[in-house]
Amino acid sequence: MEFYGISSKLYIILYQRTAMFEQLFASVSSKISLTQEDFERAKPYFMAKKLRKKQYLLQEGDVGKHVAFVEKGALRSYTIDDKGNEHIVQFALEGWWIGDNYSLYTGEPSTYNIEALEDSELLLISAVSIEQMLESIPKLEKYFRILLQNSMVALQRRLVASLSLTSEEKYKRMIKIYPDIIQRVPQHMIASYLGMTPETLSRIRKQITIGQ
Amino acid sequence: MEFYGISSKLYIILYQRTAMFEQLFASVSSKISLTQEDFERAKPYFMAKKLRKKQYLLQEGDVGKHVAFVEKGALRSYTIDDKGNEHIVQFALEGWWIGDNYSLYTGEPSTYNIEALEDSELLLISAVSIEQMLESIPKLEKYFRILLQNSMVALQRRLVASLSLTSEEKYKRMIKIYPDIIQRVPQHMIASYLGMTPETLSRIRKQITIGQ
DNA sequence: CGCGGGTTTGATGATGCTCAAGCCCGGTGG
DNA sequence: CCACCGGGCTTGAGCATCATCAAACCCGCG
Repeated sequence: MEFYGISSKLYIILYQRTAMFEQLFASVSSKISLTQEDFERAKPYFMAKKLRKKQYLLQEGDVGKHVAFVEKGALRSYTIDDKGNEHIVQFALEGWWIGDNYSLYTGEPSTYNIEALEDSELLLISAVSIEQMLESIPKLEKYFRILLQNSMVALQRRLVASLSLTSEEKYKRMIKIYPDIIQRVPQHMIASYLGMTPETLSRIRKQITIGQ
Repeated sequence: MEFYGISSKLYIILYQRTAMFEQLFASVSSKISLTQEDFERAKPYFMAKKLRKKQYLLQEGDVGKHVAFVEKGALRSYTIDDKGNEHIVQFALEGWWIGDNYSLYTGEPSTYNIEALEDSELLLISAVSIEQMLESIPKLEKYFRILLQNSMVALQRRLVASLSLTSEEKYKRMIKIYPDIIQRVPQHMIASYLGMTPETLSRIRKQITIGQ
C-alpha cells in the first residue's frame, strides 16, 4: 500500500512526525511565513515530552531548563504568595507556549509551578537550542518577538482589567476572551486566575444564568 | 586650551554628545558589555527630543512611531477605561524606556497616552532604526531581550500583587521597589498606579506614619 | 456504598469606594 | 503685599462589594 509513492510504513513515520508539530506549525504560520524546508530544519531543536494530568513541568525552586509549546492538553503556571494562596499566572492550551523565560535565561530558580491539568503533549526547547535555532533560521526571531509583544499586551490589559473591573465584569471578560479555557478548567482555578474566591465566582455564575 | 590634545571647542561638542547619551550608555553597560566604538555607532539611530511638563509623547488613537529612552525627567503612560477612569500602566524615570511597542510594530493606533510629568529629555528611536541598529550591532539584541524579559517579570509580579495584596501592602511594596517614583510623582497618580482611590491612599499613609 | 474534592448556599464582617466637605499651599492678579 | 482661586490632599459618614467561615450538596470514583 502506498501514498504518493511512499511506502505505508515510511508514510506513517512521516505522518507522525508532522502530526507531532501540527500546532507549532500552525502557530508559526499564523505569524510569519516560513517555508516547509525551514520548518523541517527547526524540528530537531525540539524534544517531545508527554505529561500526565497533575504532573509538573517545573516546580518552584527548580531552574527552568526549557520552555514548552503545547501540542495537546492543558497546563497552568502559578505562584504561591506569602499568605499561602495560589495565584494562577497563565493557562496554556494547544498552541500556547508556557515556561519561565526569566529562570531559563538567568539560571535563577523559578518562582512558578507549572502543572498539567490534562494529559498533555509538549515540545520542549532549551535556551541553547533556541539560540542555535534562531541563528540558523533568523526569520524565527520575528515569530518570537511577536509572541513576546502579544503577551506583554495581554498582560497589561489583564492588569488594567484587574484594577478597574468588578468581579462580574472580570468573569464576563474571561468568557469573551478565553471561552475554551472556561470549558476545560475547574472553576476554582478560573477564580484564582481572576483573583477572586471560588465562592464569589459561584455566586456570579448563578447571578448571570438567572439574569438570562 | 586643550584636553588630551583635543581643542576646547571640539571637546565641548563631544562632551555634549556623550552627556546626552549618559543614561543610555549606563543602561546598556549594566546589561551587556559593549565597546565604546559600538556605542558610537549606535548613537546616530537616535533622535533627541525635549518635552515640557504636561506635554504628550503619544495620545490614544495615534500610532506610536517611536519608543523613547528617558535621559532626564519623568513620564507616565496611562489608559482610560470604559468608566472613564485613568489607569497608569507605567512610570518612566531616567534610565527607563517608555512607548507602545505594540502600536509601533503593528501600526495600529495606540490605546495609551504618554505624558511628561516633568520637563524631560528623551532619546527616540523608530521601529526601522531599531531594525537597522540591531542589524549593525547584533549584540544589542541581547540588551533588548533582557529588557523585555525584565518587564515581563515585573508585570507578572505586579499582577500577582494586585490580586493578592491589600491596599496597604501594595503601597508598602511600591515604597520598597520604587522609592524614587514615590518621591517625584503626585500622590493621586501613585493611587492610580496601584489601583486604589486617592482617598484610600491618603488614609493608608496616615495609618503608616502614625504606626511609626 | 461511601469517601472526598469541588461547588453551592448562607450569614457575617472587613476592606475600600463614593460622595461631600474642608484644608493646605502655591500661583495669580489686583 | 495681600486676597483669592484652584488643585491636590485630607477627613468623615454611609454603603457596596467581596472575603471569610461554615455547612450542605453533588457527583465521580474506588
